[in-house]
Amino acid sequence: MNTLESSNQLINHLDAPARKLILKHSDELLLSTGTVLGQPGDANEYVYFPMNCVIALMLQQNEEKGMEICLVGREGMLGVEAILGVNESPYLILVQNEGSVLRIATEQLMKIIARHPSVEQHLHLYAGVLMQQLAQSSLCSHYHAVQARLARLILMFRDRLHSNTMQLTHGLLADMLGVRRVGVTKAAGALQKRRILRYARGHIEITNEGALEAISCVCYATDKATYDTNLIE
Amino acid sequence: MNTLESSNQLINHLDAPARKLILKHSDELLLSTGTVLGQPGDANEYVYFPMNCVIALMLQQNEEKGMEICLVGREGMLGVEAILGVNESPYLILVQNEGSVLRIATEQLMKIIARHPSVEQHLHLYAGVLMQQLAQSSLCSHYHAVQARLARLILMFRDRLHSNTMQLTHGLLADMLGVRRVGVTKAAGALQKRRILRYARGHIEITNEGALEAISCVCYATDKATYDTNLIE
DNA sequence: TTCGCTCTGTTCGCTTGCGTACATCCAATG
DNA sequence: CATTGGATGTACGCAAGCGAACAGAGCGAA
Repeated sequence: MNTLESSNQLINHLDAPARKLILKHSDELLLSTGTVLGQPGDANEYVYFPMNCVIALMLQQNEEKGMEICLVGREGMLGVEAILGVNESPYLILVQNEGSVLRIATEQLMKIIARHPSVEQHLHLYAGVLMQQLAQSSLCSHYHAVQARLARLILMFRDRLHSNTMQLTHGLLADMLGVRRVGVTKAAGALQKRRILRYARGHIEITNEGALEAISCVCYATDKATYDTNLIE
Repeated sequence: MNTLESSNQLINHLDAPARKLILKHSDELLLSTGTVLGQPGDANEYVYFPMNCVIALMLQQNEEKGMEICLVGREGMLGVEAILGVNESPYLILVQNEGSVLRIATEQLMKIIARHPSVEQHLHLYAGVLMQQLAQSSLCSHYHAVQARLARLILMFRDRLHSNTMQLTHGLLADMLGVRRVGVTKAAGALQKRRILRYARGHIEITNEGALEAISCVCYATDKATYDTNLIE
């Protein structure tokens, strides 16, 4: 990897001096699936920019009730609230797919932000986008059926991994959607019967992307549009 | 009203020079119930600081499916995304309870933010708090029963109005919760039977606050704690 | 006073998802 | 090769909320 480049879209979008500065002050870490990057109440000491891994922010009400609030990959960052000045976050931060991240101390990033308005602007814009996506998720989890939400979630993984295959069990997907494992098995089974997915023992392959997008709820397209409109020029 | 004071908590928290500046550049508007302050796609031209009115951000998927995403009163502001640089918002912005707001041009507020780090810090912190509350709402609308969510919503109105009585019909509450009017009637009826509420034709009175808080979902307390921890010293 | 509109109460069958339990099947490990 | 643990398939009754429809009740306007 060239030190002036990164596989993270947010960082790549910055001008060269700023990007260089961030890379200089950050470490590259390899995270394996299942790693707990943070727990409710942990201080927001670091900010992470995923490169090729996928990280889920899980909000738990108790042992039984919990759900994925935000799925972060190369398109985003982890620690938005930190750069807005919030010290602690309520999330269980789970690495759902192994890969590397750039880690930078929040304090350090704040200094860079203070000196580089372009960095500040872009990251704040990302925060704004995230807020709209959170709002959309609220509506989604309330109204949309498991199958549509499952389709959306799988597509989100695809986008973040740039791959039509992924390692995810029904159980994990159920945890993220906040539904029973059985519910995912049923929905996924229906999709497999229609040859839209193929899966076995934790390995999932999308075999018909178009159909999967058609089945996913609007929220998938809405989120994408929100991101693209604001963050891609 | 003293020109150096405001009934809005965010503004009141600022240091005197900053507060004075904001008040100088803002207009006070009286908004009546039912006013549409903005629609999906509208430019974020102004930022509003409610003083004694309550404003709901509604996200609509279509004519039938929609819900309240955020309820704003004297404790907050309307236009957080704007100060993060987002130009448009997807919300239908509805005045749910008449009262006055301070309105300031986004551009003007941005200038003040640029010159007053304390303002920037406080408003960004509010943005961070809002993100956590949005996450909580996502979990809430997915898991919690109508009655608990109704209790929470009524308590949120109480807090923003500083009053145990309010003007709200079952239909309006249903729209905000994203459920049928009948669902609200049932839940509210049960609460009235237990002498926790009293209501008639759009007028609601809380007659047992403690019980109402006990019935409301955790999200009410969680949101409050998030706000207080971050924004009250 | 009467009409009309809004607000509230109640009912119907229906669908989705829940909680639980158990059966099967595959892969890794010894 | 046999065992074991994780992943998936299927079934059951149950509860919450849905969509639709209609009835009564109160308030304001004519």
